[in-house]
Amino acid sequence: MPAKENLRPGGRSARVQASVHNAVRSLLKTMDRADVTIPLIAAEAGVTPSTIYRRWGELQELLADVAVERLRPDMLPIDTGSARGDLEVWTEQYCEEMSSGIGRDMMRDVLAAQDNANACKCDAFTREQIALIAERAHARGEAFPDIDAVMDGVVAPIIYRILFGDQPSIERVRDLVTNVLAATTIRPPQPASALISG
Amino acid sequence: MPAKENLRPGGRSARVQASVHNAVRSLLKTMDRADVTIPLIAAEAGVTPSTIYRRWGELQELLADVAVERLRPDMLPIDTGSARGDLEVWTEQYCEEMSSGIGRDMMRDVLAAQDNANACKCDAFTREQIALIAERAHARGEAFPDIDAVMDGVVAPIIYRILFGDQPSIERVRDLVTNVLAATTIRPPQPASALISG
DNA sequence: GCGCTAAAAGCAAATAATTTGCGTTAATGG
DNA sequence: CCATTAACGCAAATTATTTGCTTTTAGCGC
Repeated sequence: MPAKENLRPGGRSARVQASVHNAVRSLLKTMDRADVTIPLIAAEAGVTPSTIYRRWGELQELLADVAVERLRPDMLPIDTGSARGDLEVWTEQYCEEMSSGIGRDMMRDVLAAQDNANACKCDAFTREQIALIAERAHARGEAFPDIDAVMDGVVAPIIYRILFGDQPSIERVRDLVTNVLAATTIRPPQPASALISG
Repeated sequence: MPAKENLRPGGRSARVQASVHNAVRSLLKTMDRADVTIPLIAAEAGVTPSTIYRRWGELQELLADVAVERLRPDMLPIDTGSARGDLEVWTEQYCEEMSSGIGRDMMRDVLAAQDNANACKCDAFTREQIALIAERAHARGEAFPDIDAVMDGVVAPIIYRILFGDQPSIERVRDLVTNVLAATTIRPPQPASALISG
């Protein structure tokens, strides 16, 4: 039961949540996550441990809660002037963030929690970003694949590799983008050679 | 430190490991995983808790250890007579297993552990199965995609959806197979034996 | 086989984390 | 402003984890 956003979000309750979240972020900066305990977080946050236990249940739910906030995109995808450029730049940045130590840890925290609501949120964040790129592409009159096609063709392979093996190379990431754009049904005003290469 | 396959695999040590693994499997059958604790497992296995603590460190490593064994494929992919049939049948079965409650839990256990060696093993298992299908296809003179193409085009999207959202529909899974086969060019055989050890 | 060495297990005491009952504070709604 | 009750704090009880030391036994050279 991640007591996130229902039931009494006012004053004190919100302050406690913010304080606990800050304590977690602060502790994760200076120490190994294996050494972070609920009593420690409670002391850092200035609350009693039982508050955390009752509200989050276990450490993993709290970590997942904090991680999902950090995974929320804080900026719009960069506008490079073309759909291909937008998607390439966004994808490379996404891959870098997710495959970094911090990104990996946060993903692990989100997936390790009992409750998969946080994982769904992460998926929604990613889809939103891609939808923005798609909207811009359409506004320019460019073709752009379905969001699902991008999720399956670009995001899923990247995440799979990060979780189950090693970080994908930048070349591999570019290939994924190239392939998903090449499979787009409506032909964009781009040279055909750019779509087939790779 | 998952003390799996090094250092003194003989008699008693092996017996203890087997006993503990059995205890975990047995307990997971009858109770919620949130209620499974190390002292409980120790009692069921007839060992002292400190043995488990020293050997696996924490519950998650032990659960990951057990889960990866259960995720090891126990049969060859079904031979349907064609590459498409083989891949379709295998994929549907894989998707069903992984998206079941048990499959999800095991995947979560594997990914939640500090040590990602178990996750790599799961990846290797999957690649091995696909390599077998590929070998058969080539023996028949059929074209078959790269293992990596199948991982990116079929396995990754399925796993991503299971982890971050909902179970993919059977139609979606068939589409993934169709698309990866449509992109296939003829290529040399890839021996499965070269891809995995243990 | 026989003993030597050290890794792994057992035991129990010490420490730390988690749960729980109950009183107190303060957010929400009328 | 008052009533209601969710959420918090506190402390005692329970349970899990760590740790020092002893015992067992696998692995190995003879």
